[in-house]
Amino acid sequence: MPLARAFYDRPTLEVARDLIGCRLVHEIDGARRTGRIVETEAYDGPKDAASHAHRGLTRRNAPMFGPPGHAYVYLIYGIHHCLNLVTMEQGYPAAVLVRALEPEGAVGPCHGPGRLTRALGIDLSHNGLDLTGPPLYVEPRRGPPPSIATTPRIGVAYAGRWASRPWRFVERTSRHLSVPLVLPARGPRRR
DNA sequence: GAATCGATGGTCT
DNA sequence: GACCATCGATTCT
Repeated sequence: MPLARAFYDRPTLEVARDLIGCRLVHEIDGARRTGRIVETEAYDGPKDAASHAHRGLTRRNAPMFGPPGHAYVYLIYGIHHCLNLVTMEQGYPAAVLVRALEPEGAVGPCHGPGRLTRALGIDLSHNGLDLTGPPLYVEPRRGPPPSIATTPRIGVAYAGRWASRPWRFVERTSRHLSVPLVLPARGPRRR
């Protein structure tokens, strides 16, 4: 059962954290392509210099300003699509970028925002879609809460002090992250 | 293994 | 005309 709009109508950092361990589902051609979300990033509000919304409302970023529980999909570097899930009330621009999944079934590699959209078959035609039902939605996590680590966001060095905010959330134990977690050195390396 | 680099197109100034 | 919330191949050590 898809997560309801109320899930997305909350502070962006909470949504980004709570999405870890949930299942992203895309129903396409009668099939289900799914993966467990293991990495997200929060882009929160007009003041966040790393956010597409930082320079105000444009045609591209309009979904970020819309109601929660919708998709914001954009094309990056002319090649890759990135999927965001819009959070917070209408008028407040915010979204969570889905950066990596643990692929399920026959789904291809999902360790990166461009890879996961390709694996699930998500493109610009999904921009603005309502996420509270098929074809694109998120299922709640089952089982125990995952152990989560935070890091600065990837690829936003231009954003000054906003770049260092720990707004990237990853499942600590996942081997499907876009960028591996670097843990503090602790004794000799094994294997 | 690390570093570098080209691809490729929509969006905004 | 410049700029990317990236990826994969290639070229180094």
